[in-house]
Parts: sequence; C-alpha cells; structure tokens
Amino acid sequence: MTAALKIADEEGSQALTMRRLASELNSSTAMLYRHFESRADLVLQIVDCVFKEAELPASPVPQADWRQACRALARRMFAVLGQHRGVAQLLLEAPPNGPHAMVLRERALAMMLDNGFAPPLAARAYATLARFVLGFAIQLGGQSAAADEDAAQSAVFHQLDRTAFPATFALADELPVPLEEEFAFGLDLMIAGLDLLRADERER
Amino acid sequence: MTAALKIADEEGSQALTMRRLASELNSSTAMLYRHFESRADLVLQIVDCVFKEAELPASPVPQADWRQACRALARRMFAVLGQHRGVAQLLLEAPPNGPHAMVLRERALAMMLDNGFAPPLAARAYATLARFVLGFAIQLGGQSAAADEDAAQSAVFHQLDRTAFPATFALADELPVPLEEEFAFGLDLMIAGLDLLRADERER
DNA sequence: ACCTGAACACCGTTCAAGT
DNA sequence: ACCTGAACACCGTTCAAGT
Repeated sequence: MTAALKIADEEGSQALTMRRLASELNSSTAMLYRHFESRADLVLQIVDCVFKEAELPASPVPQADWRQACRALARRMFAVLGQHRGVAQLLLEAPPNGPHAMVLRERALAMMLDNGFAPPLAARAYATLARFVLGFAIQLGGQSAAADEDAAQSAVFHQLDRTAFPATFALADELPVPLEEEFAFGLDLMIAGLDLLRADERER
Repeated sequence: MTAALKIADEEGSQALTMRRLASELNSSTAMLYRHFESRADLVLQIVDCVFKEAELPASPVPQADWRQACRALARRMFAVLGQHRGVAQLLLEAPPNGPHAMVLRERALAMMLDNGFAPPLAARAYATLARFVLGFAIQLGGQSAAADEDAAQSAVFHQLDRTAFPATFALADELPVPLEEEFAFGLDLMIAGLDLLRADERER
C-alpha cells in the first residue's frame, strides 16, 4: 500500500505494475490479487490514500475570505499531487470516490455555500476548480526533471526563424513559463473571474 | 499515419500499440521501425497531424475583440482534441514541437501582442491557457461514454448520508457538471480575470 | 487454507535469417 | 536491399499444483 505509493512517487505511474510491486514486497503477483481485486482496485486505494494526506491540516483555520480559502485548498491539493507525481495520472483511470476524496469535496462545497454562492454557481465553481487542479497536476509529469526540460524548450524558441515566427521569437525570453507559475497564475485568474460572478449574483 | 490516428480516436491512446498498428496495415512491427524511430516518434507525428487540423480555419476572420479571439482559439483546440480522444493523452508523452504546433502557438502569441498585452503578461496568459485547454482535454478520457459515467456519479451523490455530507447532498442535483461545460465556464473565468489584468496594465 | 510457479495473451524493440 | 518471424524482456490476470 505505502510501498505502491512509493513506487508511483519515485518512478512514475507507469512503473507501478503488479509484478514490480510484488517483487518489492518479496511476494508474487498472485498474492496481490488476494488483497486487491485488480490493478484498478489498487489504484483506487492509492488515490484515496493521497486524498487523505491532502485532508489533514485543512479545517483548523477557517479562512475569513473565501478567495483565500479557495486558493489555499486548490494550492494544497496541487502541492500534494506534486509530491506524489504519477498519482494524478492514476486519477485519470477512475473518478475519485474513496472516503477521503468525499470528505475533501464536502469541505470545498461547504466552503462555497457558506460564502454565499448559490447552489448552481457553487457546483460549477467547485467542479471547474477541481478539474483545473487535476488538469495541471497531470501535466507535472511522471518523474521528470522539469528544469532540464524547460531549458531545452527555451532553446527551441531561441533558435526559431524570427521572420517566420516573430511573436514566438519576441517572447522567447519569457517562455516556457514554469508549470507551477502557470498554475498559480491561472488559479488567481479563475478566482478573480469567480469574484465578479459572485458579486453579480449577490447584488441581484 | 492516418490509420494510427484512427486507432487512437476509436479505441483510446492505450490501444495504439505498434503491434496493433502493424496488423491494421497488414504489416509487421519491424516494418514500422523503418518509418518511425520508436513509438515516441510515431506519437510525435500523430500529435502534429492533429495540430494541423486545428490550424486550418483559424486566421480568415481576425477577431476585433481579443476576448472573442481567445475564446475561439481555446474552444477550437479543445473541440479538435475532443474529436481525437486519446491524442491529448499522447500529448503528455512529449511537448508539441512539430511544425503545426509551432504555427498555432505563433498565431496565439501574435494575437495577444497585437492586442496590447505586454510581453511578460502575453507569455503567461498564453502558456496558462494552453495548459488549461490540454488539462481539460486530457480529462475527456480515452473513449468513454461520458453520459453514462455522469449518471453513475450523480447516483453516488444522491445516495450519500445527508448528515455526514450536507453540502454535497445539497448540491447532488447540480453534480457532476459535464466536462464541456466546466471547460467553457473555466475558460470564461480566466478570460474575465485576464481582462482585469490587461486593463490594469494599460492604465499604468 | 494459503501460496507458488507457470501459463495465457499481451507490450516495445531488435535482429538473424530468408527472399 | 527489403521484409519476415522469432526472440528478448516486459505487462495484467488466472489457475493448477504444491505445502
């Protein structure tokens, strides 16, 4: 269980195979099928294990400002998925319906309702933010050294033909943007957008 | 090449194996390695093939409003990736640096610069929107029947204990939100947020 | 009753051997 | 010179056979 998470963390989601896990536990694959119905079942349990980790220090400080609470929640989830690369990929294989995922969703939805979001807006805002976090977390990639890849990508932009690609060339120094920065930037954009909608809703 | 795209479209990215493609072409795997250096190389070519498709009717009508242009670009890319499920997954395997991907990026960046975005903001806005589109497109999933899954998920929410999960229960009728709607909603939130930043920037 | 090794039908990739 | 089949080291899953 924790051994499985360790493999996914250190070597990426595609390294988490039944055989690999079995040999890590000095056991055989058939043995695993006594504890887990299938690989999908194993994945489900790992995923909820990570949601549990995201859950822990969530509620102690109830934030006054919903925007801060939103940011904190989303960033925390992103950070946890960043510490467990590969788990985001596993999340694609099945929707997270484990007990801890349920608790986290409940908290997030309650937070929105408590802050005066009408139900339809609360649901859409939560759903969209959750997808946003997962979408970016997936792109963190299996186990890669992000800095190296960014450097390589930057070189690609700098070597472009400036007449064929003037805009890209002009922005070569600004690209690529680190994924973590994109996430933080995009999250704040969405929260700013939500704030406008919420204000609209409340003044009606 | 188009056969490979067809397999990925119809049966998901994980169905696109060298053996499967070879047998589709009445050939053998070894033959494929004469045309493609590796599976990664095959993936690269398929990906750019899809970017080409997204490229076609992009430039004819230069939009007056950058927000409309932004929306149109992002929605078009999302739609194309939605028609080629599985390709978004393939995009994770390597950054898109094919010729058509380059052209698309150039157009998007030029659009932002032409509309008065300063370089650092243009770069971050583009990068974030591109990630956003891909992040959501990936979650469209391999080949699934989305409606069935949404119905199943809705049932999960309706069967919850209403005292343990009051907020989730209260929003059971609103959840889950269809992914396409989340995408459209989130995109408009980000554009609204960007509009605020751009206004800030221009009045300075 | 519990666990093992081998089996089955798959992967990507390579390469000797045929034509 | 071109192409094939078989090989190698993997995968998830199952199951007869051992203890």
